[in-house]
Amino acid sequence: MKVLNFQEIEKKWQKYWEENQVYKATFDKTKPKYYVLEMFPYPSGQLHMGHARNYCIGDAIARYYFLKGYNVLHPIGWDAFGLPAENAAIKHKIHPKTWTENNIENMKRQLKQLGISYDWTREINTSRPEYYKFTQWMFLKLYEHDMVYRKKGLVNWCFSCNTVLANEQVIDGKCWRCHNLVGKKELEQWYVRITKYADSLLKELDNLAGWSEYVKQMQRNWIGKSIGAKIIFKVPDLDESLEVFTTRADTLPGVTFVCVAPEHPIVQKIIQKSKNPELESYLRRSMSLTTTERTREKNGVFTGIYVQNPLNGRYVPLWVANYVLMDYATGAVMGVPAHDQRDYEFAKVYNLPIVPVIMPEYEVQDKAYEESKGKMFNVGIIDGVNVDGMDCNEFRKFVIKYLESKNLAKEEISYKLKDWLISRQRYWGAPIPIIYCDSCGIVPVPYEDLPVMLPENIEITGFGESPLAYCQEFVNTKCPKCANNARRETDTMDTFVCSSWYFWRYTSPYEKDKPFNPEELKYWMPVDQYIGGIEHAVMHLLYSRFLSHFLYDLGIVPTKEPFQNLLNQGMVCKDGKAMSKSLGNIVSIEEITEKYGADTGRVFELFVAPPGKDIEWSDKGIEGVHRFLNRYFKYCSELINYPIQDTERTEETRKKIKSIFNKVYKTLYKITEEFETKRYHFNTSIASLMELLNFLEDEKDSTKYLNTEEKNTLIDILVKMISPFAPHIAEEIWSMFGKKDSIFKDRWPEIKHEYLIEEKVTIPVQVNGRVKGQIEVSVDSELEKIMEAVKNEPKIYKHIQNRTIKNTIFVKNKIVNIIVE
RNA sequence: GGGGAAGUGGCGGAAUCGGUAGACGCGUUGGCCUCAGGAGCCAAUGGGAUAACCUCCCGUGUGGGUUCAAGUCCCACCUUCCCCA
Repeated sequence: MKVLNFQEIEKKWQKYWEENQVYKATFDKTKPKYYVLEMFPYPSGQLHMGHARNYCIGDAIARYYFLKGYNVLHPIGWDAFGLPAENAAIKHKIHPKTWTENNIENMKRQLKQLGISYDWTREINTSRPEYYKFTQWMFLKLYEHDMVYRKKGLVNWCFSCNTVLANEQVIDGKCWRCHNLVGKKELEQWYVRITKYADSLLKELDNLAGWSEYVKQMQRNWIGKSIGAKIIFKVPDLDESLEVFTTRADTLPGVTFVCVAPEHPIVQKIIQKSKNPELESYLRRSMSLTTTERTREKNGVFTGIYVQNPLNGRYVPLWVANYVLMDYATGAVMGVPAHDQRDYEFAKVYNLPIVPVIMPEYEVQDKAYEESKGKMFNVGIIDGVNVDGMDCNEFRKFVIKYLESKNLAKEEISYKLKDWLISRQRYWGAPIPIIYCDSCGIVPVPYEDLPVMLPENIEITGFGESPLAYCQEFVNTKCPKCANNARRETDTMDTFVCSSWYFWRYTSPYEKDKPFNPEELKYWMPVDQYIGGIEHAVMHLLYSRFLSHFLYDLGIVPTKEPFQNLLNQGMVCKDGKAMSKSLGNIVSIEEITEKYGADTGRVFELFVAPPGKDIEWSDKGIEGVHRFLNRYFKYCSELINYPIQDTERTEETRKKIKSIFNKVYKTLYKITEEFETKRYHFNTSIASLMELLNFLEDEKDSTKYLNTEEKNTLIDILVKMISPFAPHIAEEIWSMFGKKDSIFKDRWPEIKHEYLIEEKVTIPVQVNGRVKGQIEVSVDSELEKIMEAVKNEPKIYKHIQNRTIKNTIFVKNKIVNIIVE
């Protein structure tokens, strides 16, 4: 037997693929295209089997489409800007660029060890000037269309990363990257008007048939559209008015207080008017807390002033409360404790009155009746109409209409989504292409002056503002308009800007003057299959969709949605936790390739569970897969060397051969189906290959009856079926089979349906719903024939003998169920 | 609190349309081979009753329901995870 040396053949084929550019994608309009993309990695230094899963799934899909004859675009690159590089710079006194480039070298070597079918000629790196030139180009496009602006306000500040964060990047009050608590800071920053596209982003979700409902729901929640009204409460003490947002204007008569967020501007006006030490100390306390800490327990403080309910003219106290957030809507809410649980809890703490105005449809105890169902009561006459007994939904419209006529309300749509804050006070990012001139103001860098180069000679301390601010040769420049001395913006862009357009760049990465070539972009887009972790369900996937909608409206990109099908793979865990360097539970790529080979590692990751589920790494499990691949290889190589005898064929041998091909084509059908339906449950594909191998090994004696053509067909199908999952072994068998070219230049086998047609079928026979035995009959047999066979089967027959048959249910080729007394 | 996903042997999982539950793999047990076995091969393996084959009973989180037939459909509940509060 030929022993398979995994490491040796893997090196050999990786070299062959590279030298022959087997996976190079070329722009050719005459061929159908398939664009498969895995989310590109951040070059953190080391790849482990946890990262590898994503690439193994994508690679299986890519290879299937190579074999289907598609022009496949399967690129890879590096999301290379970001904080860890700077932290490494501080810690190890190494330049972020050097650190990043070293990591890329290392990870590239690891990816090549896995043998993924990338077109390496299209590799991109977001930290190189030839790439970030166009990240800046994107910024200028946004600026040109008034989609980016500067605003001063309270922003999320990560004390550990020393920079601001966008809303999406704060998860449970913690920084998405370093998991430390996030605080607030008042700063002037650059924002992208993503909210302008809130409706567009929401609406198009409905057309994304290739995305899971789960991710779409997360995006819907994040956008958080609510239809309601702005209602104006007069504040006579300050000679002002206060706007609140509510989706439940029908509960307006039940208002017993009004609350504002501690950051609300009206609070400062109250303090200016009259000193209030209690209020001031409350503000100091709550401002220093994070959102989650702040809203954990409801508390507040009375401001000492009253506001007027526009509907009935009554005065209610104005409070500052921690559970009201300045970020959302107007930063002020009306307190209706009878019909809002949060308001209820607040009212309970401070003994504020609770006034129900909608009759609950069931008994409510110790909580608010929040449902928008029921009739109004206790309200009386409004605008000459007695509204008691009116349905609350009808009353809501009535209130808005009435108050609108008095300019005290306005129907409004509010979103949870906020504008995307993109400035970062860090060095290792794309510089924002803006110049500040004393006479011209804010001036964008002209397109022809791009890129604004990131200076390399810089000191990174981790303190103070952006390191760029200390680099005089960077800061000092000339105004593009008036040529006078001017200063550059020293903040860099959020790295999510870099990653929200990279999939376009792959289509023509050589392009020097434009971010991409429109012709090629049109050919390749959209990405047919995108694969990545669920952690980007909101951040990256929302930003990319936004930029795509925006550029589509300008006619710059050919599709509104960039990613037609999205597959979210689960995590790879070890000892119950996600593999990560910091937890020290990683299984390195080298460890696996050295011990078992890349093919084994890849097949294991696909076999252990369907792609969407989290998996637990198992040293035993991988050995099972290793055994299987060895056996598969052994079987195929023996089959290749098996001498053909071309003996006379009897009826029995003819049947044997038929049953072999029946099983083979059934397996082929299953595997093909898994790709074609985009279910991608490769665990079942590999299981059916194992099943087939078990069968073929049992039937080894029949092999000698194969004729030359049959033997060749059998080998051809066997090697192709395993090739998307174990490409190195497949190539090795393919060449032993006498083929000169790569197997991926060949075609996926056709399913011969005549072999799928069964002659006999085994039908389970039930008596009173319990299986009593099986009957083998020819396909499409009618009930009478089966009943006849049942009579000759004592195991079954004894259960119906001497009993009255009440009913018989028969589903052709499926089942018989005999109902007896 | 609202929304979503899931719950199947000792373990990972399969059953895609309501039709033989537990494919495939791991583990375990027994055997063969071997100087040896942590290699390879063969067999058994959901639980229970039985000395045993036969056979019978139970069994897909819990309790109901629909159906000739339910892991699958419906209702209520429990648990876990995720998202939004």
